Amino acid sequence: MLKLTRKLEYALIALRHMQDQGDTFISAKKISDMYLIPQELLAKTLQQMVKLNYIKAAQGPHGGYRIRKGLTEISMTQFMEDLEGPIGIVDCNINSDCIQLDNCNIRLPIKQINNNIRAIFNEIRVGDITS
Amino acid sequence: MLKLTRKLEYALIALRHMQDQGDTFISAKKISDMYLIPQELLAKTLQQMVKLNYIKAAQGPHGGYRIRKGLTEISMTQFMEDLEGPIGIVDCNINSDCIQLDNCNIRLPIKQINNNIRAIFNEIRVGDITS
DNA sequence: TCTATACCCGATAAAATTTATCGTATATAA
DNA sequence: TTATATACGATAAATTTTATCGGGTATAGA
Repeated sequence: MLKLTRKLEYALIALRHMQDQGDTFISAKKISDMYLIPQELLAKTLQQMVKLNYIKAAQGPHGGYRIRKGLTEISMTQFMEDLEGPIGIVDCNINSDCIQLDNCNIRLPIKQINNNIRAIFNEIRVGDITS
Repeated sequence: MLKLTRKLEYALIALRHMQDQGDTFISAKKISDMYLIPQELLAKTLQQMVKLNYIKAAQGPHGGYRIRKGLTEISMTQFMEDLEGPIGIVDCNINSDCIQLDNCNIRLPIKQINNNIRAIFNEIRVGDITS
């Protein structure tokens, strides 16, 4: 209940590490070894972050990834939703094909809570975690 | 990611309905029919809430459940943790057998976020949702 | 006392989601 | 040319969530 995915954890751990490395490229393998993260899974996550322009990749020997400057200013909401899709503590906050629909007697208050949680993550920058 | 369980949803829907019923006992079947909730699952959830002294059960014909007065004053944190166990957006906030341990570079900030989320649910009463 | 209704509860199964791996391709530094 | 490293679609394994089954007990009303 209310768990972050490992993908997000791995992404944050990697970002934090890259942050400490400055301009140096670091390979997925090194990070996965260092933090005991499954290599291929981390690699995929890093590749996704490249597409999102969160980080920069370099191929070949001495290649790897490095963080994009300024990334740390984006909100955790943005970060999480970029990587995992919309935040919704119940499904009807996302796709609304619930069989209950109008019949549901708790929809509005739950939606309000969802907003509160989103607000928390709006206030937190990625940099608050990675530095 | 960050989802409430259906059990919690069902429990809240049921509580809200019971709230509207006052002292009248209402059966699990009636509620499950009304809100299209799987009957046995709802029944189990209601039984759990009886044990927690959230609601009162009456057996036999015309039996069913009714809400305990004053229940609505408890916090959502208490409610959720009673029904589903501790809130923890990452595992190390709960059981701490993570292979990372000291090596983890994001543990503290994540723990802080967890506290923020718990704080949100501390501020919300069950009655804010069920009435 | 019989019967229908309804709660009680442990065990199991099905479904969905999350997590991890595989296989193949491409880029590049030395 | 070779070793290192990213890119990426497909698939598999594990876990968690959701739902069901099968047997029990209590009790109101005929």
